[in-house]
Amino acid sequence: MTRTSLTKFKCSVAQTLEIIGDKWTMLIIRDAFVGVTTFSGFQRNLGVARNVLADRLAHLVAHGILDRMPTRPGIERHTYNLTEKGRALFPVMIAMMQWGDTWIYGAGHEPVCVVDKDSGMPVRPVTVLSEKGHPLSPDTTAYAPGQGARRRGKQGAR
Amino acid sequence: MTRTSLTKFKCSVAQTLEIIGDKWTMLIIRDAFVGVTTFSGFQRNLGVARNVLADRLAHLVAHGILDRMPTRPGIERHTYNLTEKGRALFPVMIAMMQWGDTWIYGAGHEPVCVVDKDSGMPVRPVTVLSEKGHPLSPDTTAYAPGQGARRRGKQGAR
DNA sequence: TTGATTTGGTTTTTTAATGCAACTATTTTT
DNA sequence: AAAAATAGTTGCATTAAAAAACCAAATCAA
Repeated sequence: MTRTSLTKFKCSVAQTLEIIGDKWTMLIIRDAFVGVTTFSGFQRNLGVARNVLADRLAHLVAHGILDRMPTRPGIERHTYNLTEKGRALFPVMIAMMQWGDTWIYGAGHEPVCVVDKDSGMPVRPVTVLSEKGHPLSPDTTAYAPGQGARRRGKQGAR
Repeated sequence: MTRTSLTKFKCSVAQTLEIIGDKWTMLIIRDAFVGVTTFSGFQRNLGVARNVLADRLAHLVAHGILDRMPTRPGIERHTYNLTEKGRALFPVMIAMMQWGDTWIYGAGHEPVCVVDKDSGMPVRPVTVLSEKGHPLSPDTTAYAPGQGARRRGKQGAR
């Protein structure tokens, strides 16, 4: 009775959730974005059980989202850093943050503000845009078979 | 030894994950976006255990993401629909889908393509944009205290 | 209109995952 | 040299998830 795997679904949302669809996993990624790099850093910040943290870090490393390197060569102390694949989760994290800002805390009560380093101005709300750049909603979009719809089974990236 | 709540974190990502940070929860939302509205519809699509499905649907209704209505008045059969709060998760879902498209399936192997109904063209990749409209990355953004950083505890939306 | 099937769940049992605390072995600080 | 911090691992108690059985209301089929 293993917890059911989502890899059977031919769906990118399901595949993504199979990797990051766990509370701690996504919070570790959030912390990594903010600059946390060590086991104890994550542990202090999140208060997560150490065995669970060790498990999730190994999971993220195995999936190529975090990179684990010796802090200095030949030493038993490690530094965790986001890979390119991990940094590509930036829009996902910001979209989640903005949803929480709006629907949980409410306007004017956001705990953290993401700003453009250059201008210091807050970033725009993340939206789904048409090719021409118009904002789209669930009502103005549709789902078509993708280019991989014919093939069965999933293909690997990289 | 209850599963630890994330509500203690003063962070919109954590608050969001507390609500949707569960594999089945987010997959239910995905199905809802695609047009599934019934208990058995979700069950057939996801193959999730019925007790878990019942639990997650109640959870989503309790948090105002799904609306549960009698299919016809006075009858014991229900229809689930996304609320405005639920539809606001659209960018989160699309960002997740696109990440899976790129990093799991790989370009050219996307199982599903989200298109603009009007033009039939695929939507743009979801990105974080500056106020002026320039794409931003983790390197070109910073985290500042938000307007709610002073107050302690969280504020409710609506 | 009777019987079968579907819907929308709840209950029960089993198994896997979580949380907690204690422990270890390096590494760093004092 | 001793103390503290780091980066985990191990073992145990509890809880939540999976699977299957069950049930009442609603619908369909004969």
